[in-house]
Amino acid sequence: MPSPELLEEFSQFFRLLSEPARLQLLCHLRQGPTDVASLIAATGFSQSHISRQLSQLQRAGLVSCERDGVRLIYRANAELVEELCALVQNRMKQRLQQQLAQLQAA
Amino acid sequence: MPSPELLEEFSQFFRLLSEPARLQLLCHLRQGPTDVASLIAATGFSQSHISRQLSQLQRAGLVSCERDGVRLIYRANAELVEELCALVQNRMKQRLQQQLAQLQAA
DNA sequence: GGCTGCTATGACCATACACGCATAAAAGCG
DNA sequence: CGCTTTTATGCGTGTATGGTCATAGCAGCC
Repeated sequence: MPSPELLEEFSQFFRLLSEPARLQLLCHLRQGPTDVASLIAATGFSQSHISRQLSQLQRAGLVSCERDGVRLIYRANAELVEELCALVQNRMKQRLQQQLAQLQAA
Repeated sequence: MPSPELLEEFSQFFRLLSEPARLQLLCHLRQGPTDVASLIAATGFSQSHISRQLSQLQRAGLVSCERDGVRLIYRANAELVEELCALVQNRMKQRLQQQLAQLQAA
């Protein structure tokens, strides 16, 4: 059984993924490194909001950034993000199969 | 890019995992099917709280339950839970390696 | 050094939700 | 059918955090 501290750490990680806005950012970054202005344009969120979300994702190691002159270019941690996508897809498959089975039982 | 509905669905899934209490329940259930009284004793939460958390986990397909006489026995969706644990462990490893690298750079 | 454009942060509000208490519902057993 | 035990739910409260606006910080350029 994990220690309370570990549970807290894990829950904070999942909490990051529990917001559509952040998932959206991750999905964008999954397509390749992107500068902040593009992320703002793509999502429609305010600059301050984007900045906060990105720094949270960065602290968690889900994204990283580098300077390009005056702009910041963010990129996703590909390995982790792909793993997450695989898990979510797998779960989706399970759910749909389950629903199919229920339909056929009726 | 996933649809807003899909993003919402995924975020709700992760939100479930974003609470130490629910993670704790999942960890207990990972050891094997357990009745509610034991879960209450093990976690110290109120019965009403446990009941609510379990029903949320059930709706999400993370756990299921069956009756044993008057009691309910809950069990985890082993496949999904193991997959989650693997992901979390992998992330933990990444983090620690990163911290190690930072130490050695200094 | 001042200017300009990009990013981070402090203050604030609204909302969501964790958690407990009390109580209702439901299932098994006499 | 009552009675008991287990589980679910309505309600209230406190806290955390998503989201915005205004503003401060900061890197590059003249």
